[in-house]
Amino acid sequence: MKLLPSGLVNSRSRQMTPGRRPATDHAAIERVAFRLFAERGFEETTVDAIAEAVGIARRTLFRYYPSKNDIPWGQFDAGLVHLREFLEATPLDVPVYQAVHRAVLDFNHLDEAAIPQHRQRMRLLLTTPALQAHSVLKYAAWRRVIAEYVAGRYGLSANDLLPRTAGYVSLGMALSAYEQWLDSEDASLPQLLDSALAGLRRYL
Amino acid sequence: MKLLPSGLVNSRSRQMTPGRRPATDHAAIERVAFRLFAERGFEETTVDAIAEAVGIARRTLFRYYPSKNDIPWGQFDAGLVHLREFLEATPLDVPVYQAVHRAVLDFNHLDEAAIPQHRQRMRLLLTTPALQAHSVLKYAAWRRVIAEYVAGRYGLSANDLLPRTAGYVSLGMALSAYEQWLDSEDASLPQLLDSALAGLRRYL
DNA sequence: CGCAGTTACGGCACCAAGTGCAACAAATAT
DNA sequence: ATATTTGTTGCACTTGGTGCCGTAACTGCG
Repeated sequence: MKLLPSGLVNSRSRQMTPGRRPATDHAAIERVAFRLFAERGFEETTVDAIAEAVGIARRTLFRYYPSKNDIPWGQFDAGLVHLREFLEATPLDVPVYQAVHRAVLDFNHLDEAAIPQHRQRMRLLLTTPALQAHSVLKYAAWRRVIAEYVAGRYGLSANDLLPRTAGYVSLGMALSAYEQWLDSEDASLPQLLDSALAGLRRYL
Repeated sequence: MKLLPSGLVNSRSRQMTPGRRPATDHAAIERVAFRLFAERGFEETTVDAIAEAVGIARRTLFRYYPSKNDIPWGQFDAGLVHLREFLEATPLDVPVYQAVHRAVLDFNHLDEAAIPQHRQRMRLLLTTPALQAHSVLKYAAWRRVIAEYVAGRYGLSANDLLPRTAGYVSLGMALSAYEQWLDSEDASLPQLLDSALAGLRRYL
């Protein structure tokens, strides 16, 4: 069962690079994997099944993704670069916590069309125990970006207490907003992020 | 966290209970496991090695702990019961965020003598990737206790945005305080927890 | 004492994730 | 053609974890 939807993966269009062409790409693997996860669930889908459905060897799949848990995360790591850039482009007269909040909003901005798929991905990530566990390692890098920005604004080290706390707290607000977003259809993600921040400021 | 309760594990003292005596107990396993973790590191210590050192079968070890990752967590789950009780015993005229803060302080209170061992345990938990990942699942229950209390005080559901956020934020403050505590010898945990809260209030 | 009932141990087979290695396939460059 | 480069694949092996079932050890009773 071979699904090779991506049109030019194996195209013979001129390539200056020598060596064998890749047999697939991350996008194709993700598509197939998400279909299987939706059908049978994450834990019930073995790596062998994914590899077979993609049409590559199991060993090859582990070249594209370091672990099964990494498959659903997509372009998360690439988004961190953007997050950092956004923060650094923020004017210095914006209060630190607001600068961070705006960056979080930007990081989680979605085009209308992308919402259903993002919902599916986030539902998978936030409700599958193995993926929840794996998320810590992903989020650590995210928190680090926040901590470094806060540290820079206050002239501190990213390892100091306040920057670290800011990283954790920003992440906490984002995650509780996401949980809420998955629970109820009606609210929008930006609204929920705003509410989380406003609620927290009142709470403290 | 009690580390040496046994001594009469296999004692012939009168037992009303029928059936074979357990061959060991959690405390003994923990002692051996921590020794091996300290010697070789967590990932490098196989379950077989732990079982052999304890003197039980691998299969038996998995009866005492559902996974290798659960071994270093000790009495964490039992502590949650106490956390809940502490919160419920807090007078209602204490502001919610302060009530939570006091409970967090209490939860992390340590006797002077227990500090070095707790440090070792926390260092293991917070610096080993596999254990960091596993921690999410443990912390979810902790956050839930906080969220339920906050929800109760505000007449909300524990699934509402503010209680969830409070759970995440409390956890975040505790974790950044712990990271700081492990980094620097001089500060005390309660001081760091206070500083985290004070810093956050100024930040927001 | 012998036997039933109960509780825990332990061996075995098996599954899934992940890794190291070496052979092999496909592409380009000379 | 052939060397070089890059990617794929099969295989053996390690580790954590589970289901099943027989056996060991203990209590209580006739």
